[in-house]
Amino acid sequence: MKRPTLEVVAARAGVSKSSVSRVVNGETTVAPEIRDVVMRAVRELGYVPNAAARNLVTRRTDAVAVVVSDPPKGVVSDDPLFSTVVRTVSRELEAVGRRVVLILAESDESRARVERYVAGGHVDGVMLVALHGADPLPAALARMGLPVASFNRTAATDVPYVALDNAGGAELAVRHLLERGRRRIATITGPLDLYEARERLEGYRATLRDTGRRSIVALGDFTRVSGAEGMRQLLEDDPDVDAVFAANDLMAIGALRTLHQAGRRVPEDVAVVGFDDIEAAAYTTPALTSVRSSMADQATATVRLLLALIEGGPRKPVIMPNELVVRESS
Amino acid sequence: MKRPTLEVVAARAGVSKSSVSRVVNGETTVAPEIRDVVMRAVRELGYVPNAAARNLVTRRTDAVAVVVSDPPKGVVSDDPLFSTVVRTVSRELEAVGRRVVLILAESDESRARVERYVAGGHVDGVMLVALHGADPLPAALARMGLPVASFNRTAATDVPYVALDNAGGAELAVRHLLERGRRRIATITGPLDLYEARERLEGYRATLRDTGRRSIVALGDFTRVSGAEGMRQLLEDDPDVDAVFAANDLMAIGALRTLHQAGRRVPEDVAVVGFDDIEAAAYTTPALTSVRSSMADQATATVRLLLALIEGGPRKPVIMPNELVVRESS
DNA sequence: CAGCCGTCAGGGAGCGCTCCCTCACCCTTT
DNA sequence: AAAGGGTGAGGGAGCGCTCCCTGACGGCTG
Repeated sequence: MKRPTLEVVAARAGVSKSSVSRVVNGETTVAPEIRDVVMRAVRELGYVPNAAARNLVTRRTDAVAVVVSDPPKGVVSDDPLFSTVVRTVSRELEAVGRRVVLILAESDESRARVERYVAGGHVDGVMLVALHGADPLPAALARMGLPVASFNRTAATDVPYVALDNAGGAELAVRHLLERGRRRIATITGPLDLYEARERLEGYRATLRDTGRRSIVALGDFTRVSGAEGMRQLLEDDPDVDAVFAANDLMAIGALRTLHQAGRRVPEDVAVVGFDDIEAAAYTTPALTSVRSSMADQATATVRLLLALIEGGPRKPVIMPNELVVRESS
Repeated sequence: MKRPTLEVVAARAGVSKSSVSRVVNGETTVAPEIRDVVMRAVRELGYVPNAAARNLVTRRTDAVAVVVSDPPKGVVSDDPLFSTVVRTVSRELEAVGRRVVLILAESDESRARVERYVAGGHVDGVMLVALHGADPLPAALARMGLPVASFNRTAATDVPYVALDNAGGAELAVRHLLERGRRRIATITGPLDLYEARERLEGYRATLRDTGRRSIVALGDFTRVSGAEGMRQLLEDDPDVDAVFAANDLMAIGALRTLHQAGRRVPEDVAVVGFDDIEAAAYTTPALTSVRSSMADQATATVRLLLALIEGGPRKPVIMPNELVVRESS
């Protein structure tokens, strides 16, 4: 299965390697008749340029690494975020003719591998999805001098990122619940080593504080299970709770389940609002009110940011707006 | 940010390029003292071999393409399958030191690109996830002479694949419902251009036929919406239906929602069994009984198959067993 | 002690491509 | 008509690496 080379194509077309190269790369300074004869030869031989040889000299790969840094049972790995982000990113990069090298960095060992890989010149840039604040990878990659864009805010302040207006979203949710006449509004938080989780909690707290109400907080970790557990605890701590703002939809779904089991009606007894507006939110019973953050838009924005960086654009963060999608649960 | 080359390392270590190459590639025919001095130089300079140059001469890339072929709103793109497969595959390949190039082939145009890409020698093999029977990609890739393994059975009979025992799984589900004393057992099918869907339907039919019962069939397409719709139709066609076997969990979830809205109790009035045992199955109300097919295991098996093919192994299919996970819905 | 063989370091060709440079040719301009 | 300029093709170096081949050296054998 020997593939033809530039040289073979050149010989067949009766022109020089240079000319074939020019045609293949779409340069305009080629006479039409040469173009045609080369194109014919290319087609006849089924010529496809060798990627390695090309990379070697041009120093660009047209590939981008998408690094998802997360422990095996972590937050990112959960379906909605992972697949939405990966799919959106892939689509977006495909559209500009770039390839996606997907790397799941689940251990320190694989994180080290990522660094080696990136250093090996396999990719033109890195898109990072590393939600944990303590993750050392963002800083490490930033040091390598290759363009890096993060899907979210990280501890490495020199890595350009895209971020949601988390506090704003939480405020949206809480104000909505207040307007619905709720008095005892609780929250189930995400893991507090994540900016997202902290900011959402802060938005919740600030909004309640502004209206002279007190916070009722249960700690979760963005998983369904922790949402169910958090709700159980809230009901125990404060049986009169009449609304819950869950810091993500997965936890809201867990909370719905607990409420159902506890015999509380939603939204009559307890209103529930989630965050993220994942697809499943529309299919719960009752359908879930949620802060729409559009991870897809955020992912798209991150890709655009990365592409801009690769082209030498400015290293500045992007903040995404969000809105409330009101459904049956509130 | 100029990275050091072999030559620089050699100069620093005071040895030849060949020796450095030998050390870097872990060959054993190197004197320990040379090994040490080279290693030191490598470390001091932060040397990482240039991938392109290496590929160019060795003709291997240590990368594998994972091609997910599916229309934008298709079945595969749905969360559970997509993320489970992608994540499992990535983990498995990472473990053997290979990279994943993820390609979503959502249009004919991008399918053509996949072929060019693969022909360009970017990867050592291709793992294919192309559920649609009519998909031309499997056959096209098979023709290229590169190792290809498919996550599922395809129309291209010369592509080695991994498959579930779909008919067996359906039989498991139906027999379970019969044992529970159900008399009018309906099914909601997947899109019938998929082997999976056809085989599950056939298993359902055969089992009912064997026990002298008749089939009650609604057509679905593996989406939640179609499950809800299919259930609606079944209730209309045959109000006495007392059990439903949905050909996947997503549709079962849709069916649960319809049943809830129609005021039927699950499982008292209507028992529901799904297929796939996705994570969400445990979180529905009531929790869903499902045929556990372990997409993760199937994905792992496919990777193993592909790796074996790359090493020159035999091109034969692998069939996975499955089991029934009984929960509250039946 | 001479000759042989095995071991291991170094030299260098060449993988397929791009891109700089040279040069041929033709069209203008004076 | 000669010189100048512009256009576009061809030649060839070199990207960083691997791997074949050569040759030096030391240890054996006869």
